[in-house]
Amino acid sequence: MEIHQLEYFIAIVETGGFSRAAERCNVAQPSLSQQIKKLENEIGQPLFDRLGRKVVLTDIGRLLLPRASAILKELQGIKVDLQSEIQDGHGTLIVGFIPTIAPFVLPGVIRRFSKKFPNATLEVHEDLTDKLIHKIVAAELDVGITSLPIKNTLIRTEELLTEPLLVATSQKYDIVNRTAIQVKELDNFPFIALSEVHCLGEQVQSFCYQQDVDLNIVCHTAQLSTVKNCIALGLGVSLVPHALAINDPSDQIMYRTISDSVPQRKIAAAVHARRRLSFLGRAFIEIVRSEYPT
Amino acid sequence: MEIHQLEYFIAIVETGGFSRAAERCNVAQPSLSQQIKKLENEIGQPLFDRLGRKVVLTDIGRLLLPRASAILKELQGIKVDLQSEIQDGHGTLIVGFIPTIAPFVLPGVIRRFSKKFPNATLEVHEDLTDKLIHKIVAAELDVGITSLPIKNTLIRTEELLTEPLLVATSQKYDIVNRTAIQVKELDNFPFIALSEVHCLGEQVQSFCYQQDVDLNIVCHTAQLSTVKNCIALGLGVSLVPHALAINDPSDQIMYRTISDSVPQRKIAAAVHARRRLSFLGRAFIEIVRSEYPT
DNA sequence: ATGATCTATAGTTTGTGTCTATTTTGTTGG
DNA sequence: CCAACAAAATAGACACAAACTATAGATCAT
Repeated sequence: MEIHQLEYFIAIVETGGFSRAAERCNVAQPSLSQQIKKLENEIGQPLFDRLGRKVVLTDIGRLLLPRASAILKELQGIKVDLQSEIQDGHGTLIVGFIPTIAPFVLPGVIRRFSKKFPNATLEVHEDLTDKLIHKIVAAELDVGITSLPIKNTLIRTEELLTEPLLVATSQKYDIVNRTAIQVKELDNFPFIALSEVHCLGEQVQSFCYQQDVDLNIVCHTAQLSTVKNCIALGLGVSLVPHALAINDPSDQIMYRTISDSVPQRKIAAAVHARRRLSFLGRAFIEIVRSEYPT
Repeated sequence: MEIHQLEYFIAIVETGGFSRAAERCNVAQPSLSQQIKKLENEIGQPLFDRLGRKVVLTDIGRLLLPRASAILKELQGIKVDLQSEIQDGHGTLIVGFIPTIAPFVLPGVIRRFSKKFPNATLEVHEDLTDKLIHKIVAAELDVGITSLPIKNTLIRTEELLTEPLLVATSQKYDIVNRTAIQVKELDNFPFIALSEVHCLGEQVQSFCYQQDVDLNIVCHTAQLSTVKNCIALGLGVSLVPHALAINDPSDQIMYRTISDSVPQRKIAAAVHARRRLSFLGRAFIEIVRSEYPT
């Protein structure tokens, strides 16, 4: 059963004859006879009664008609509909965030995305950079929001913004009163360190190493929110993302900028280097870029 | 956009690769590459991202998938469904009755038919024989229930039964007391004649002519029910179909058999000689045959 | 780096749909 | 009722397009 056979079938029904249908289909009449015969053979019964003057549908033919019409209509629709559905934001997008970005960014991004693309399905993962990258490579994830650098050659990154890291402290430490904090001063205070399984933890460590700061680490924790709680309790100071500061409604923690050598991390969108970025994926990245708290 | 292209597309999605899909489809791998490329050209965008190890759908591809599946499923369904729908009595049947049959037969036949084929649509026409035949020839009618003979060569008839015509009279005429009525006696009573536009009227006339009976016609009417009413009022006698007698619940009219030469008409189903009789049409004829009051 | 695996490309072959020409069948008009 | 006409079926040639084989190019795993 072929498409053109159904087209011929419909044309014959609508014109009431093989010859007229052939004219409409821009083919010779014998082609129709032949193709309809094939169709009839496949179905096992004649579709038309040939009455000389005109042809009329048999009972089988009458039942075939609406089905054939529906199929042709769907086929017709595909080409136009696919493009318009894309533009209307239909589809599924699977994205990932690293844990040191997710809590500050994800809620706003999801809200904005859902509002802009009500027809879309958004699936959000939260994972460490390595896992995220792995899933992107495996094409299980369309876009990952993470921090640079990413070394994997199968990953293409698009830098979104550069986020400074701020000194977070409680009132307990007099660093809070300094107008211009020097990097070197960090080792004067107990330091709450984020685990190095997070790229942010790693970045803080390597920043301090490069700046010759020998941190006085009193605590290693696996979650940024734990770091925050420790600082609020006056257990020490830390370096935290700017977005966390913005997102902190309480006034228990003070955030201060380092003046001589600003630590920072680059936030980027990571996608599979060899996959085409979907319409929704592109839109999502732009939403993250504009919604990132700064 | 061709069916086999959609089949290949689905196979690639399900197997995750061109080579595996080719194996499943029993074609060589280059055929798939070629056909998918054609499909992609037609749609205007790639359907797959080729990632070496596996291929994954693009956003367009993901939207195409459910549509392609639906179309293939419908196509698959056609062959089996058409046959089973026929057997389940789906479809439309257009039938006709002549006026001297319709009132006695049509109600019962419709009830029985509707009960047996709840999925069918039955359209009933009531018309004189000529009109009926004309519509059958024009393929506007599938089956006509009429009376023989039909001379048209484009019509094929199937005799259903032979129906005797009875003498209908009121108590007023002493023909009602006779045990064996002779044809010749008919001219002793005023006769209520049915118009010759009806084949029944014609048949009564020609019967009497053949039997050398010179009817004493006191009334020509166009409807059988008028004939009946006239008889009930004692205006005369007539020859009426057996089915009318059966259908008459009152006891105002007496029906008597002619003993020496029974007038009768042949009831038949008429169909287009060159059309295939549909399943419903066949079933309908059998229902008329069995439901005809005798 | 090297071999294995997978897709793309090139060129050839095969199959099938389309065409022209003709026959058959059925309808219409004189 | 026969001739002329109209429409579908059939036959055979042709052409296009899908399939195949062979091979190249690319990517992933060892």
